[in-house]
Amino acid sequence: MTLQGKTKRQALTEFREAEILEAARKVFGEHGYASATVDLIAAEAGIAKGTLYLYYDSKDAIFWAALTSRFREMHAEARREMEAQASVREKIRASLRVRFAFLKSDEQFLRMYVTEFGAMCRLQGGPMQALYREVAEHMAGVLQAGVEAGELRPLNAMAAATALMELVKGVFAMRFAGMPGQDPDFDGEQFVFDLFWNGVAAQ
Amino acid sequence: MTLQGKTKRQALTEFREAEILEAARKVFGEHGYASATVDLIAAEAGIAKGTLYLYYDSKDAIFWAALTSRFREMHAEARREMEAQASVREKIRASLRVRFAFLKSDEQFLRMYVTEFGAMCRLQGGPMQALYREVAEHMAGVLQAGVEAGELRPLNAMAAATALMELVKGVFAMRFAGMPGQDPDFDGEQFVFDLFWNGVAAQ
DNA sequence: GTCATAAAACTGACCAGTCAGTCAATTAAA
DNA sequence: TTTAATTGACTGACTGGTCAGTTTTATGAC
Repeated sequence: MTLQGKTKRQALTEFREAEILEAARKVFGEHGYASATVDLIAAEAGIAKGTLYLYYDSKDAIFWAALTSRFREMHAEARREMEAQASVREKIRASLRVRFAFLKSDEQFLRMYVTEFGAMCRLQGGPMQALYREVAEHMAGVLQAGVEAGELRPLNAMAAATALMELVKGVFAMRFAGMPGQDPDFDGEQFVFDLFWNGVAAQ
Repeated sequence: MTLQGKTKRQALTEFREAEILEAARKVFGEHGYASATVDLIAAEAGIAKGTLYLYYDSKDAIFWAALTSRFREMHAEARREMEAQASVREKIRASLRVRFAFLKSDEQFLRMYVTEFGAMCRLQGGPMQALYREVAEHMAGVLQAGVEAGELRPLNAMAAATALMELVKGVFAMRFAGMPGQDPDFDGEQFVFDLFWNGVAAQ
């Protein structure tokens, strides 16, 4: 083994965690937390169950890692795109653009997010809580700045930020729930933007 | 036994179902579907597990009955109040008034609704699906009429109806999630109304 | 009123399946 | 040869659902 290069073993285990999380998202996404089994996740990842427990302590730990890692990625990208915009209006648009693209591109993550979010609310102080709060607070900061700049009407920024996130989730939930009004040409992103922007814009 | 009066037995069993459902809402509300056990529900209702299975076929059946019965009551009341209003604006206000009052008055039902809704989305065609759809379609009809009367701007009525329901749920979810911005004087009902009304009103 | 009988309601110990998590044995790398 | 990684059979706790047996109520003959 060299200092710089990777040994064969290291090369093998390098991406184990990521592989496990991808398998976990597939299984959790397809079956839901309750029906997903650790055996299934291990099989999907192509490793033995015991190996899985070398990397994560519990089913719970796998679940949270799988969910938060992608959620964090989505938020980081949204934040980057928002910062590239000047007006609050364009920041909101950028945020929606990134989030819709992200959720559309990863069906399994989307399913986890939409179907397990409610249950998460039970776990005060759970691993997802701090992250969700951080994301909401960032968006609230943006909205608050918009209020102070006169671009938005006076409002409870934190509530509005949460409302925006709920609207995004709601549009996708409608699909799973098999709701009508989901014409192929229905543009959820545009719909949420129109509703929210009209709801918060000044005048 | 008389034709009119109830025998002692009938009087006893008359409210069994309702008692079971109330116990079920308490247990499901406190623990969530997965952690709730049928034994717990039976104990809460003060009957043996076997008795419970005389009234409902499965844990699932108890859950759906407990959730949909209250949901139906809430909707019926909202619908009645809406019909007493002339303008779409006041119909929306009435709907929110009833729904907020209802959810605030029944903590256990609220918890079930907020925390288990996502999981419901998995069950295409489940018992709650048709009900939720019916409620959404009623609200969509009201909104569509508003569009045609020029009171609302042109929009996808079904999407807007769902969005409104998601907003209500979202405001309550914020509490469970321990989100900030929940000052004691934060008026969720007013907030949702302002956001939504501004979002859909004409001009 | 009361006693025998039938019917309905109820009970809770039990069963059978499930599954998260463990660990002694095995394999591969250093 | 040593060390690290991996395996998968196994365990033990849990719980949805059952059912043989018990209790309660209703009925009706006397």
